[in-house]
Amino acid sequence: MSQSTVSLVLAGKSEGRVKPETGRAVREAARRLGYRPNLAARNLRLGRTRTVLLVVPTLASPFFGAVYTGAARVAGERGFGVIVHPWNDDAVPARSPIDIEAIDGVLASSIGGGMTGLGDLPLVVMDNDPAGQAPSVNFDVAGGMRSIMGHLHGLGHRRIGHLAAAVDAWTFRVRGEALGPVECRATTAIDVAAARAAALTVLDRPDRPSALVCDDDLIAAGAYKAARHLGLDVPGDLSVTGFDDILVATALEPELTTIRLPAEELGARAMTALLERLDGGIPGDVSLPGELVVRGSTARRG
Amino acid sequence: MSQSTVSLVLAGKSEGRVKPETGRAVREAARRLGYRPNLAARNLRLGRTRTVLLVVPTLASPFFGAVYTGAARVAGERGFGVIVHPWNDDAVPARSPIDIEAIDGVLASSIGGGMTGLGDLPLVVMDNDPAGQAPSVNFDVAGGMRSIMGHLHGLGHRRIGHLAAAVDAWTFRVRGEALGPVECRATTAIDVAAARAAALTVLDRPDRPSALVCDDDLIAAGAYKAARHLGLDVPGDLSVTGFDDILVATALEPELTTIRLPAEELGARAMTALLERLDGGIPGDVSLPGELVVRGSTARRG
DNA sequence: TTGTAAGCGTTATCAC
DNA sequence: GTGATAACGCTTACAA
Repeated sequence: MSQSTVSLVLAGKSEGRVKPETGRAVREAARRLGYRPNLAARNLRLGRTRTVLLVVPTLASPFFGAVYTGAARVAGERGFGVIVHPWNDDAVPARSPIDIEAIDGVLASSIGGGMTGLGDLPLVVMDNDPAGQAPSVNFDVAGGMRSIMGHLHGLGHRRIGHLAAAVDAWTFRVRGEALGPVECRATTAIDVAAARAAALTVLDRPDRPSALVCDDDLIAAGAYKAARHLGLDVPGDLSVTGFDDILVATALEPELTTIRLPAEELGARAMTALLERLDGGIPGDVSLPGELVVRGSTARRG
Repeated sequence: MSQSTVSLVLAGKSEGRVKPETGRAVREAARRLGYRPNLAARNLRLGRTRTVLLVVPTLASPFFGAVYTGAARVAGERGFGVIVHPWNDDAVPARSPIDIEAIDGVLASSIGGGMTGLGDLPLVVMDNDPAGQAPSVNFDVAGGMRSIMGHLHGLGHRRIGHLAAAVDAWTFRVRGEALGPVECRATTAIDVAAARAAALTVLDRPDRPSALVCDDDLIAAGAYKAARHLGLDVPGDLSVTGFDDILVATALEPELTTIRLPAEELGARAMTALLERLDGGIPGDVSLPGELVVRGSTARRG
């Protein structure tokens, strides 16, 4: 029995070309011998790897775990694998052996600048500027911010402060722009301690805002701390909102009013788009709405 | 000019075998043409991939991001790459094309049972039962728990409750055992809402404990909520401790007394051990101490 | 010091 | 319906 026959059978292309009985024999033997095709050889021959690279800014946020889950699910259904590559935006990553040629396409999430050094592989970006050259799958970040503003206005808030993330990425630029002009604004790293300090500069004065819009749930956690430090009750004296609805949103007390972003669906839709590209299609841009989740951190202006 | 000459030069094995001048020419040409060796072909020929698989239970916890960082750093220094594979312990993962044969070794973190289906690749386990057959790199979880108990005893606490994680993994079994007999105990998923419910069963009675030891920081967050619900002040009426020192520990109010586990070092040491194994060595087991971080959630019994 | 050739395991082509 | 053969790009032993 020759290699080609085996290859045909195991690739499921034996339809009408190999006697059913032979096919069965092959499969039986393969099972018995524990045969598994050699990936390196297959990749060498085909020039494709059925593997996609998922580039994320960090693995330190559970958010990207969800993005991965969605992407991996869709990829798995189509027989593709996903490998994750955290891209420390300052330091270009240590080049890994799973390198450019071992990859069929790239999914990049919330990656601001460069993205250089990846050649010109098929690329789909997530949570990124849709004006770029690559197809994009985005959250409707601006819509989310408008929901928050609508919610706060409905509660009677007029003096609104903004705690902006000091991160140079599309998603945060849009958050600031969608908010429009605000009473006061401070910028902070996405980090509880830094956010607390930034919040103090905004809150520790007589004309303090009655509501604080934060670019991220973690920043909101810092805002809580500043408020407590100043003896301000949330939401009695100060309403606070977050963005993302990550884990910490429900760990806080009171629980945080925020925008839930469907991270898993983001990954899934982006992978769908990338696979369409790999099939020669031209995927359209996608925008996924976020959902305002009202919890205990916002209340009518006191 | 022949392939072999090029191969020799680019592999850095040209020492005394290729004229320096030829070597220079090769490198120059490679640079100019943007030549990059084909990984699939190299792997096929060599039968090795210089790639290690990092298996983690989930990417939804930032803890494993840190483990990855440490592992990737050490691997990078030795020219190895790391690919991350989240292993949803119930559902065996969708098999990825980067499969067993495309991997030189496996690093498994906090993986309880099975670990089947990975063949008999060189394996090092992290945060796992050291009595297994594979070399292990662990936290001194028992020591950490004893630190917590010592701390609480020193504060005068005698009635101590335990909120245990309902996860079948070595690390959690050890936490329970190291604690010894306690006043009362409840079991919960690692999840704020579930932990809150579990904490209520322990706290909502006259003989409630004066301190609550939680298997995880997230569980502690749930305990906070239960305490607030019952009108108990933390730490005035109830001391609470966590374990891990993940992000949420400092987002809470008051900040959480917990055990800081050096996750990044865990990854680094485990990768070091695995590479030693790949070199034919026999790495010894490692145990990394955790550090008691006293914050505002524990106080002298009131 | 350089070139030649074999072979890694797979898939595609084409002859039988 | 099946089998022989070439080719993918690389490394390495050996010949020149």
